[in-house]
Amino acid sequence: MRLSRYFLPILRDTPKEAEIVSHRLMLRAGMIRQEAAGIYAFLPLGFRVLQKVCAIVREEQDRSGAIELLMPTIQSADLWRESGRYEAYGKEMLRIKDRHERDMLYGPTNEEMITAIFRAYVRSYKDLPLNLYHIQWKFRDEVRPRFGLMRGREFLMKDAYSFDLDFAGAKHAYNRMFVAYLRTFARMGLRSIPMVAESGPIGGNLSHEFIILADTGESEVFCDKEYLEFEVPGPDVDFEHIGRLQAIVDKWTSLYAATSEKHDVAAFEAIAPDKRVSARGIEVGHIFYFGTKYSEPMKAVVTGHDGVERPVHMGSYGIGPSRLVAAIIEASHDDAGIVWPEPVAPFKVMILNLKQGGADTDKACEELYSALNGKGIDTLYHDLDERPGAKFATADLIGVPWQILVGPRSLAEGKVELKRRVDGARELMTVADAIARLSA
RNA sequence: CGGAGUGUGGCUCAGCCUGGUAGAGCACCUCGUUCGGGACGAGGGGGUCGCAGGUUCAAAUCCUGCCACUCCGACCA
Repeated sequence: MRLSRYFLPILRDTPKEAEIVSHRLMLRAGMIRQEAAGIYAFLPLGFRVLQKVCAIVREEQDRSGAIELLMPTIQSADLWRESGRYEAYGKEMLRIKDRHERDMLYGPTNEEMITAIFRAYVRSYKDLPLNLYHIQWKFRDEVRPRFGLMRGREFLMKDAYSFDLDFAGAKHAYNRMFVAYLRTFARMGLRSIPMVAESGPIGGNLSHEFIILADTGESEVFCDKEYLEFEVPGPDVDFEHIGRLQAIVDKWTSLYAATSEKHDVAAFEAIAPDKRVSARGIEVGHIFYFGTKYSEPMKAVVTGHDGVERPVHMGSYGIGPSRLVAAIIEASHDDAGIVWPEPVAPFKVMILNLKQGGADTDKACEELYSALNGKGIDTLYHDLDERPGAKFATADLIGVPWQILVGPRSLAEGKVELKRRVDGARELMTVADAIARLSA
């Protein structure tokens, strides 16, 4: 992408409404624009990151055996009357009427709808286990939206729903998601810690929140420091193997980790003082087992081996990709701007032509640009007629992992400079070497 | 939902107290000089001062009502 042809509205001043660093940087980097309280448009750069995050979420959901579908944002109130939640949900649910005065709502979550889909088609234990997920916009009419994408009213959510014959099956489904979540966040450069959690209005009695530690986190969390060293399961983990999966979950739940709601002071103080972590955290995922809470009232039943019908055991599993974009920035930035972990970066490489219009620099940049594009590498070419300093500032702000500085100084030796955003390390090399290095 | 605050060119803000017909910096357009960490000069364009009423010869400024947004708290993915 040539910057001269792109839409990247960089802000030099920080808009006054933005209090936390991720919100500030997203506005300044031209990633998002607020349209109303807690409602944001994703501008091209922000949308690219959101899509990268979703792609990782999707890959790991698929790997764990979940199946993607897509449910609508607008739902019928009747469905929610079946579960009893239409009255129970309160003002957080955006209720609307269509032209026929029918009660509709903008979905805050999809347990009812997925249960209706399931019961319409599934009759037998032979069709289990089943885990269906989608990535769709949700709306929760928060009393006080704040912190930009961190607590918006409209937000993107990956929600998965598992169906099993009994608790044992449901536990395995829970474990699959548990492990998939560890992998998902790790791939985005985040260290997540599963913490015992309150199950809240979703209901149920087995629940973990996946928390990443950040000073600006909304919740107060407590855990054992050793979690920060734990190895995340690799891509070869066997999701079908009940025992091995359980072993991973057992390990990741063996030490103390809890949010303030579930905090047990005595248990926490039993940890060696130097191992205690008391910090702020951002919730990026939440998983629940809730048994037959919805399947019973909504009559989602399957026939078992014994020919007897019974309600399915369900769980639901949420990740907020739009919140994750903000969380990644909270975890990875410096004074100059965002520092994207490569897997979620909007572009992998940014070419900075330090002398736009110079015959040699233009030629080298064009060569780099077409070669990198040819290899399918996301490349942003800063080809505007700006001074070097301005280009450096822009590049650092939007946080692209690799910058190639092409200027007369290094070009005189036939070299360009490859700069790594994360630590500022620079290395002189030929154009050919730079291309080879970045396509490795 | 309780408390506090803010709405003035695209952005950050001054002007309001003490009414007199709207300003700065950045951004934008033109020209020139610059060019390795957010350049400089000259010229130029752009604002029903959140909305609606009221007071007044005169309202960004005073009064009333409304709307929007932000922050703290309670609540929550």
